[in-house]
Amino acid sequence: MLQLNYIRENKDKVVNLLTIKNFDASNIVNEIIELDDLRKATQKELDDTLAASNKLAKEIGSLYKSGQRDKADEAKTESSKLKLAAKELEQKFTEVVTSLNNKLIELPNVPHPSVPKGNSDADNELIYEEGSIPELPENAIPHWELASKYNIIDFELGNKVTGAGFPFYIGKGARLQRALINFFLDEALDQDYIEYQPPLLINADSGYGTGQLPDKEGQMYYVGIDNLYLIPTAEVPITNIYRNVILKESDFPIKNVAYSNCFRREAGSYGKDVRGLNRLHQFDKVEIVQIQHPDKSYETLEAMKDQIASLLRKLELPFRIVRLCGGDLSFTSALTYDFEVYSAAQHMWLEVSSVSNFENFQANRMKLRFKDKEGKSILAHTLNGSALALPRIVAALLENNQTDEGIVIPEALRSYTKFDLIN
RNA sequence: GGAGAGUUGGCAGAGUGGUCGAAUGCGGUGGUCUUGAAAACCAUUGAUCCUUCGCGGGAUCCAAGGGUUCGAAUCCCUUAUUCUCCGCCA
Repeated sequence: MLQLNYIRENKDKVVNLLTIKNFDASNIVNEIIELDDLRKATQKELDDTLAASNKLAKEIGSLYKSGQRDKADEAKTESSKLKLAAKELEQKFTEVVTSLNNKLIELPNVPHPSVPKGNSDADNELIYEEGSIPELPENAIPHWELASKYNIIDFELGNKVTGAGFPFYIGKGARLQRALINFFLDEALDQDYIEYQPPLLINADSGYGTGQLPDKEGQMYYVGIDNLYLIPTAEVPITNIYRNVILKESDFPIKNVAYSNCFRREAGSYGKDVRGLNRLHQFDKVEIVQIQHPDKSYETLEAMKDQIASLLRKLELPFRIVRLCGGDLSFTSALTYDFEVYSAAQHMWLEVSSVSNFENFQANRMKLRFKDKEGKSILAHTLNGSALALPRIVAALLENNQTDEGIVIPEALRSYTKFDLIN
């Protein structure tokens, strides 16, 4: 959520930048400012009424003490009137604040000026590419066939026990998962991240804090009986640690890493893009989250980008980095880099990581602040990225490394897998 | 799941209807002293919003929400949560 004062002071800038996200904010921004004016006026009136009422209540106290009952009773009648007026004003105030908030929530984060215009992933800007696309033999097969050939991932079994998108990992498949998770975590620990194991279910306040609620409600699994949501990413619990927190400037940077299962309903997905590991309802991911001083968040974003690139390099996967265009950028993000690895048997790029700077958009919702040198409360910046999501990494590893002898495990992983070939 | 007791400022902890945004201690910050540090002493130390050019003034917040009252941290209701005991259990 954008800050009210920021909107008031940068009205035209907000409207202009949001056109990059294909969002016409001209009306809503005016409505917001009008509602805020009304809010201020109503609050003034309410505060004055309450002040008068408080003053009277104090007088009644001393009137009783000095035994002036008649005067006290008179004042009581007066006070009752004020109370009624205050109640009406309060109701009006609540209504105004509620509609103001509802409007504010509709407004997406303002994109960074470097974000290109565009409507879809076709308009994303390629900024980096590394590694050569492997030439596979004629008989190369996609990962879902490799998975059953070597009996390492069983999608059918998942269908039976749960449903589509919930595979079983078996034998070396399961061990590969565990190896990747540990590899990713260790790499983050080398970069001075603190490791967390978060809850996998979160309450509505947390969903709201990072922006999954209210607009992406349908993408989360919901446990109605306890009013909890399954996390779509560890970003949600890890960032919400800092909900309603006031940090010290010396706390920066906060660097957290967490492995978790992620649960996504992916309502509306279908077709070849969801084959095999390409899109799952439950998957594994190691997530990095940083809380940073506003002056340093873009520097941090670049560092996180480099960190993720180094993971893919160590896994010897060909990858590219794109800067998301306005149309592809999420509601809450100001700037996002997507990482894609080349899946040689599917002949396509698979998105394996997203690293984003949310600036103070999440922090404003969460009231995540820090005290600057003058003691003023300022919103912090939040960033996160996948480092990395497993399924598509596994898909690319299986496909790109297939040989007649079996699937070759990259060097960097062998101390974790304790095997160098799946056969 | 059942019974009981709690939830107060960064922390500990007082406060059971009016002068309480809240004693006291610790911690934090600034200062005195000191070559420096410690100790001691002094001062200061919550958040949000409205208003004012500024000084300042006002409102709200004692887990959350609602109620009683002229007036609520204090009384009542609901919810969340913590602890103790019982039950169940990896």
